[in-house]
Amino acid sequence: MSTIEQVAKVANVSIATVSRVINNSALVSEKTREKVQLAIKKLNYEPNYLGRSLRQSETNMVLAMVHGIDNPFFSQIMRGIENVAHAHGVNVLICTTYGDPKREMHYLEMLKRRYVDGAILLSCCMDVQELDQLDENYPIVQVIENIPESKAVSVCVDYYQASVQLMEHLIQSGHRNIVFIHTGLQTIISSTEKFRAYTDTLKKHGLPLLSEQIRYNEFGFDSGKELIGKYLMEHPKIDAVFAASDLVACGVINEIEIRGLRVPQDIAVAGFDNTIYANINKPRITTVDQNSFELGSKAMELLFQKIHRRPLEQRHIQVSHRLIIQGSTDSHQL
Amino acid sequence: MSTIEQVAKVANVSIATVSRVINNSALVSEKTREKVQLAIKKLNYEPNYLGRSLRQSETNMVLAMVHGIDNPFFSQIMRGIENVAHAHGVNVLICTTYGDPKREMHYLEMLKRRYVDGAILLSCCMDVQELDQLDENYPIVQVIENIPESKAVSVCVDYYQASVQLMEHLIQSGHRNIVFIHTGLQTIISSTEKFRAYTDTLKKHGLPLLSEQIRYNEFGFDSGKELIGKYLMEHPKIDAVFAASDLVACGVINEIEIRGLRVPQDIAVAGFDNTIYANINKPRITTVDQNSFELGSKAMELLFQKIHRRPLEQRHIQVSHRLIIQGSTDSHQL
DNA sequence: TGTCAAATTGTAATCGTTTACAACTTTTTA
DNA sequence: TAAAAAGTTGTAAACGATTACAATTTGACA
Repeated sequence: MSTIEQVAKVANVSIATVSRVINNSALVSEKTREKVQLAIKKLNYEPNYLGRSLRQSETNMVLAMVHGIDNPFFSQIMRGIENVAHAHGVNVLICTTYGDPKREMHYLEMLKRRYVDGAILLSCCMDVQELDQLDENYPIVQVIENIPESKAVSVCVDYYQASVQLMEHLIQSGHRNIVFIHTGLQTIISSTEKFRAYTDTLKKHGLPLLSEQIRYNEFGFDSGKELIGKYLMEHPKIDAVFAASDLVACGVINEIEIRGLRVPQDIAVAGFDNTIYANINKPRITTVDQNSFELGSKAMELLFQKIHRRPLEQRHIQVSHRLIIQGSTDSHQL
Repeated sequence: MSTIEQVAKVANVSIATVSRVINNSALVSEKTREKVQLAIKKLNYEPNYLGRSLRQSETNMVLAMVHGIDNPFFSQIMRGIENVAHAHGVNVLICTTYGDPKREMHYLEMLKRRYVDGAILLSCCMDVQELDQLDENYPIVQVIENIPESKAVSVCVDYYQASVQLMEHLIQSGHRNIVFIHTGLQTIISSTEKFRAYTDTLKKHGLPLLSEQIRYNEFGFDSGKELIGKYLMEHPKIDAVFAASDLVACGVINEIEIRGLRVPQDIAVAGFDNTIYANINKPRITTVDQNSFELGSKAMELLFQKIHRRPLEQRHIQVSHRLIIQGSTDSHQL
């Protein structure tokens, strides 16, 4: 573990000169440059970033905080983030919270304690005050979440409109008894907006509202199975399901078929996010594409603006979505 | 952005005292402690970790380098890593390489430049020399990869034995024309060991060897479809498939069924890793559980040993595996 | 050859912490 | 009450880099 000082000694120059060589400064003669580079090689020297970052008060790293990484939708967003970041020579560090506020705090300390230049929050359990306080003092951007009361910058699709489209598709396909299956925390904007669209569209068409707001559920394959099972007990006439994510939709379909019903002939099922789950299921699942790559890259662009204190034109950016109709709601596509 | 000096001024003490309060040092009186804490609150002070890490030459962060995060098997390993790390008050930063050597280099610089205390490599494209050079100078541990010629520490399951078990199961179920479908780079140990087990077991039973070594393929649903399609052209009598991952197995099954054949009655299909893909497929896929959580936690434990320069009893740790027989190879389980 | 500008190099302060050591209080003990 | 011990606090030197600014060297030109 050699330092700049040792390199300087070996090359018989000052540390300033070594620093200049490292940073490709123009004002160093070819002869000494070679001398220094030789010494660097000889000592296997690598500059210590802590010293550098401390001095320059910037780290060229950003944090991407996410609930869990095993969600293919999230990982697409990450790729968008990374793509833009790397183009600017910035490293992205992913950290996972699994919805645990303690972990969240822990990782946010990296931001507060100047270990990273900024953070992108993919899902977090802070309340508005905490979020705003953070936002006032540090560069952050939210993705897939937009708390209207907060001042924090965010990037989302229009969950309400997308869900209305999806519901209209189900209704136009002749379905009348539609349930909505939640995913994750009810506090998350995508969750509440989807549910609002569900109820509004049903009301508009004078159809029965079969699902209620749910405070919380695990969002996975098994919870999809469990919930549709419960609903089928209560309302045997169900003919369509709007599941808030593709994986949940998979679970729903699995349970429906186990009970001897057919998808989509007996019950149509739609998901959300256009992940691989929607496309490996038989039948393929009708879903909403969120343009996840763009969600990520736009978020990273915004974060750069904030880090460099450039003014933002808008607090909130909306990314386009796309309804993808497949076999799970349309028997012509089987 | 306040510093320790400003806090000291406000509290009317020296910076040493403030530092003591921050670090819960015993030797500071209750009175001054309160005074300092008041000042900290007032200024909204957060200690700068760069200064601290520089001084102490340790960061309490480790890197976990992985090909991509959208693989549920990888994300389970991550949870094992994180679990042990957090118990020691260490943060885990995940970084993704997508098999790109440039990205790999970039992130490894964080290790070389002292930005993290150590690294766990989940998949990397270095050659043995590079790896050994890295291993000599920095604390690293490999998971799911074990290059016999290298001195680097590693944690794996016995891919050869696991694959032999799987092959024996297929053969004992009466299958005779078995193909192997690769995943990912051929240089990866799990890939070569699986293939070695495939050929050895076939030879032992005097059965035909239908698959060849493949240099490279994308490892996903679509490549599974594509490859089985190709093999079915060449060998229409295929009655079993050993796919090197669950997702590939999903693709294989999908393609087989599209061609009007039944799984497992016409062709049995087995996967690997025991991920969610194996369990949402209809039928469920026979697979090998790798104890991924333990892979991760063992790796992190080893990394701690290396970081703290404690001697290791063994260079390589083997984690147990388990063959899980399900509907895709056993019609009794449908 | 001497002078001056340009090019190169070095000195030392700085970033924000921790911590050995010294210095100062307070308390205990004889 | 004085000396010793224990308990607090402060001073200043690190950690490893960057970068104004000063100092030196080089080369051009009269």
